[in-house]
Amino acid sequence: MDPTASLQLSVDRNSPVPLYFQLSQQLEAAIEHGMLTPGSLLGNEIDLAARLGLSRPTVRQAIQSLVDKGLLVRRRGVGTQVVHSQVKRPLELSSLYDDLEAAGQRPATRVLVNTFAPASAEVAAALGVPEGMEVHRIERLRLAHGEPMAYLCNFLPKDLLDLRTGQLESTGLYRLMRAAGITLHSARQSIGARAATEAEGERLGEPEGTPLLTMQRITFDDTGRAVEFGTHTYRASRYSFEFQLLVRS
Amino acid sequence: MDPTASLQLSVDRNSPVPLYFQLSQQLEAAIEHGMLTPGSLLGNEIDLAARLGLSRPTVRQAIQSLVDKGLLVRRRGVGTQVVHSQVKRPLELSSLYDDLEAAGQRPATRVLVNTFAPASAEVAAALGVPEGMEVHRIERLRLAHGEPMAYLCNFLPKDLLDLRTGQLESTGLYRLMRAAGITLHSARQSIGARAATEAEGERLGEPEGTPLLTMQRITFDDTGRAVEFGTHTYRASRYSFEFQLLVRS
DNA sequence: CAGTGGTCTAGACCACCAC
DNA sequence: TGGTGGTCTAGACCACTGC
Repeated sequence: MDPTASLQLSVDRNSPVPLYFQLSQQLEAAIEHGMLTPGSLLGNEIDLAARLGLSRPTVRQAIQSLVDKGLLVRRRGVGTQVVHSQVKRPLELSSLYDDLEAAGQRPATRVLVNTFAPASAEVAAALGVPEGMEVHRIERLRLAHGEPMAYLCNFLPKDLLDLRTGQLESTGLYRLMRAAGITLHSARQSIGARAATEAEGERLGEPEGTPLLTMQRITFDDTGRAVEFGTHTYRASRYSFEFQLLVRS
Repeated sequence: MDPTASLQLSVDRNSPVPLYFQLSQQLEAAIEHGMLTPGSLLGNEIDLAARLGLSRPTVRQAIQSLVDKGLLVRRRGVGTQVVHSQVKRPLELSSLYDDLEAAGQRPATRVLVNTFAPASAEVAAALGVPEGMEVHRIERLRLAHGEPMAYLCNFLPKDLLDLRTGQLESTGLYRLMRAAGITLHSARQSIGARAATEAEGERLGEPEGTPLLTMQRITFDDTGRAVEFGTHTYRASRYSFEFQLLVRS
């Protein structure tokens, strides 16, 4: 029994949306809504292609995109199955501002520093620019419900985009970068913990010695350029990182 | 000038290795060894296909696999470029044992608990099994150079594989799972920090109140089954997490 | 306008798996 | 042995980019 037979799949050849994408969206929706149950075997690609009036490579492209997303699994000689359980989709490259907003936490930002400064050796290495070259330097305090959550220190290449303090106070850095036409691709992160110094504690409203989460991140755009280097400290009592890692294939 | 022209690319049609894979490996090696420099434009796909005696879809498949790895970027109307800079490949789903070994830290494991126990509500939810069902329970102390690094508490479905204490003391859990034919696919992780309790401090050789890194993880195999749930605490003074996140596409 | 990648077709043969 | 996905071909037309 082919569970896709009862699914009313169809494609619109007059749509500008690619056929394989139309199909993959419909299959994904069917999985999400439980029409295709975990573990169930899809019918074979040839029949599916014939039923939709598509070629097999097109159907394969649709299925492959869902395999890449971790929703389907193919087994040679067996067939294509819906993945067994609750694998959620990988989180986006996380933006603290968006995370807080999604959680209904009413994020706010206080910009402490917004200037240009020569790149230190560490910053230059991270951004791939010569040491001493002018870079954008931003320091912000991120608040939720009026309480400090994190202290964010960021460096960006100078002429990448202009960042006005007003913009920084009303939205997140990633959103500004995307709006400037920068396509974010990946980020290299390092997460650790340490005791708050007196100054750090004061900024975040915690006593000296309190555990803080620390994160360093270099973000790359789709051409591989480093577009941001950040050093952040978070109140561990109020924040933790959640994300999904994939095994490289 | 097509930089791939001077590359001596070739494929062996008698090899069992897929043609697209042979090509992608050669291109990757050329990038890695600097034969293809960052930002350089590859020749177009049609010519490359003709030169190698392959069809265009096959060449596209090779190129696409490198795009997925973040080594190449395609631009419609422009061409295919080598990514600009130092984007390292995503880390594998990290194994503390392997990380330590790779860093020359001579990891060792002391198995504290290796038994079966009924699943608590939390464990049952994580593994997707009924509450109260017997699961494997392991507690380990991970050492490097004889110093405690982390305290690892893990739960696994009962009949997944058998874990002997001797094996657990000589290698990592992930390696044992792979050896048992389990294909790890992804993991959902949560990383935070907190002050060590007295008991935790004693286990790890740190005073009470010291910042500890905490990690909770559910690991899934390629069929989407949860195969492991772990709650780990790390000495923040000796360990931090490093990984790469990709933007979902 | 010419050149590029993006999409699509209608076939083909092979390797692997379950029966 | 039959059915599945894995790979591959030799074309085609379109959309976008840069000149």
